[in-house]
Amino acid sequence: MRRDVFQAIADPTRRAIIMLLAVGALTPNAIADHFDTSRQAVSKHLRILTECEILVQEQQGREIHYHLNAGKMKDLEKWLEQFKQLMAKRFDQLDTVLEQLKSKGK
Amino acid sequence: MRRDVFQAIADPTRRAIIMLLAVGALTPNAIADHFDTSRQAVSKHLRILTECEILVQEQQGREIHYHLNAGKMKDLEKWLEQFKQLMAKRFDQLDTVLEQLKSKGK
DNA sequence: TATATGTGCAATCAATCGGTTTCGCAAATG
DNA sequence: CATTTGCGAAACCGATTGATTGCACATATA
Repeated sequence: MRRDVFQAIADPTRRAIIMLLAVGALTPNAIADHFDTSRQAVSKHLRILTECEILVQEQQGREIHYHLNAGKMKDLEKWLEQFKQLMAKRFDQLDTVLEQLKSKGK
Repeated sequence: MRRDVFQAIADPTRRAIIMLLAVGALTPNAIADHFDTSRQAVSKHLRILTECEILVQEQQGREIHYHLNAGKMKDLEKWLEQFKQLMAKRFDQLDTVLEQLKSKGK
């Protein structure tokens, strides 16, 4: 079972959950209140998010508080950064070409 | 059919294709050479990436060159930025709380 | 013109996804 | 001690996914 940040954020409900928990930890019921789906459906999303370590559980009596593990989002950030660097390098090469054309034009 | 950047980058092959094309435009066959799957499978990924406007086709004779539309990745960047801002705000609040505790301690 | 090449598209299939319903269990509450 | 509450797990279901295979159709090439 593939379980990474990329697959986790593919679902809009999960993205919304991440945003919710970015503000502060919540229990499953509290989270489910924000959505139209059942608590169980939300619970499934929480399981997926926990499995790929985006969320962390904190048991308090019979309640479970889901916390965000912000560090995991770095995986996404890293990939995006890598992509942007590749693009930047490409534009640098383009700049070089343009520069060469310019100097030849003289 | 959901077709957004988030769903597009959920698949590892598609992420690899994006990275490939970040370096420069390629034809489907050239792209498929980099993977173990069939050309048709790659072609499907290209269709998905094109549908959500991450890729743009450029016909040249019987060849099709797939270009990256780097701008589309902004959707992802925006979401990530929004997330980071929420987290930052939370830490600001935490700072405030700590500040209050400190002044009370005096 | 006959053949090879580059490509998209449709049919098909097993696997996965996201949802609901039902259940079980431990912790709070009366 | 009985009941309510908060939660996860399992069974099930239709829809979607990612892959393969086979085909059609243009454009090059001999």
